[in-house]
Amino acid sequence: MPLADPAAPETPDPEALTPGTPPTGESLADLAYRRVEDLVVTMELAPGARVSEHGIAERIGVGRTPVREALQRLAGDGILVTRPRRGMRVREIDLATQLRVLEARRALEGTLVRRAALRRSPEQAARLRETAAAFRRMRDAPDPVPALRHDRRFVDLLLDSADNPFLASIIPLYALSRRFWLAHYARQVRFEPGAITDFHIRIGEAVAAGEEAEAGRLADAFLDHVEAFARFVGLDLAASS
Amino acid sequence: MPLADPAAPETPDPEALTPGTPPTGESLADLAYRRVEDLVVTMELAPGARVSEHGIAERIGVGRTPVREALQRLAGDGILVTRPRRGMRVREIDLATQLRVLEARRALEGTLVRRAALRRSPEQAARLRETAAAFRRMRDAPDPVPALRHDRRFVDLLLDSADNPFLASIIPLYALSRRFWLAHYARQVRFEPGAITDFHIRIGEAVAAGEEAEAGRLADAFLDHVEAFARFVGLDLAASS
DNA sequence: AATCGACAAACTGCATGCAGGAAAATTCGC
DNA sequence: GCGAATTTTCCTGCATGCAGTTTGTCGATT
Repeated sequence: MPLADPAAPETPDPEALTPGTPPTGESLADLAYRRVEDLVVTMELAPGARVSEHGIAERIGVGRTPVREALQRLAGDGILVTRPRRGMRVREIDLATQLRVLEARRALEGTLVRRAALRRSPEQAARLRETAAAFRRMRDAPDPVPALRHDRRFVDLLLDSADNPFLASIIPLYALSRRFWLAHYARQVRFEPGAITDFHIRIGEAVAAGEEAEAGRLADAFLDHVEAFARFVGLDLAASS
Repeated sequence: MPLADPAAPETPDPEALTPGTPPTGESLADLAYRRVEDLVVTMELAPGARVSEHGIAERIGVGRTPVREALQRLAGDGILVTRPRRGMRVREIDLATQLRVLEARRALEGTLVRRAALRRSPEQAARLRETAAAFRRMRDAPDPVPALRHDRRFVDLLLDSADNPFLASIIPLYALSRRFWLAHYARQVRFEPGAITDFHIRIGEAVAAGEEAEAGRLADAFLDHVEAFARFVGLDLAASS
């Protein structure tokens, strides 16, 4: 996901954007979804910011229709919130919401990693090991964003391995979790440096090895850790508001 | 959900349909979603049937845009499947898919009922008890469809009570489960008459009473039952194909 | 008569225009 | 000069038109 063009490709001219889409075989709506998701997670679109179809459409250089579809999906995923007639906004960051996200993740994540461990193909196992290795390399990198993007691919890989498309609703939960983590990155470093990445590495390896029970235990422990972190930073989140 | 008009309201004329929408305060896309979901669950749209934007738009008397949005949501939910460039079809019914659906339900459902039991308001408790009573009344009714529609409201109520919108991805799983059940209704009667309804009643009452652990146990037992049923009818599902 | 190729119908993806309604800016009254 | 009403602007929801592609059909050729 090379994120298209950081500069403003304002041209809705078909010539200008067709070179991007046919090769990928991806619809403009899918592109818009991933693009806006990324903007939200990286907080280029700040929490609470207004999001309009027209604005996004101009920003990424496509028409309103695919943008509209992407925005509605994002709203359905809870990444954007839509007040009845007042347009859409980026979901605010707060502890209560994050705890709900983690509650839903806890419901899904154990099943996800267990089934992935059970059903992954040899090729998927290899890619999981690669992913774990990549995490290891990023473990102490200064910029967190590459690890974030890598994390997204990790989840996609787990979903492929689990061979159950009905678990895919966990994807937006990860997006919200990544944003929460990024928003408190400075604190995170002091809270427990590298712990999250370590969990990713160990889960990836356990799944690759087919260790179902171990992967499940790790996922549980991971969520315990993430929840503790949320409560930790959430305290002065509430205090500062 | 009075399902609008069973006859064909072919008129895209605003006058003809505005009486339906403004009172509900619901968008045409939402209406189309529920309408098509119902068509699929009741198998008025048969498994494997082709679904086109234009066809549905004519059928329910709105333009293509809201229909398109609804169809894309339904595809995202796995109720419709979209072959790359060949349009959308209603998902086929098969045992393997149903087991995946139940796997995902198992992940979510325990959390759903436990949290609903924990967080339901007194008003929600009252409505849950009403729902259970209604199920009791329908227990031995000949026509299964009313119970099916009631079931949908039951889930909505559980979701409200659980106070966690991120668990809402269970809704389409129920839709697929209801269709599976309906498709095998004749066999169901012999398999274990009324058992499903009994579970609904008991779960509703446990949640209303705030019995978190009991509700969770019931949900687990319910899924065991439903899965056994799926495997039972799935055997000759495979044999007949 | 069967197969292959060309034509035609249909459908999706996308852009755009229009109407209704809310929010914001401006102007008018005090 | 400040508050309130009005106008302006923006935004969403929906319909519709257009282009590219695919599917199904009919006719021509072997």
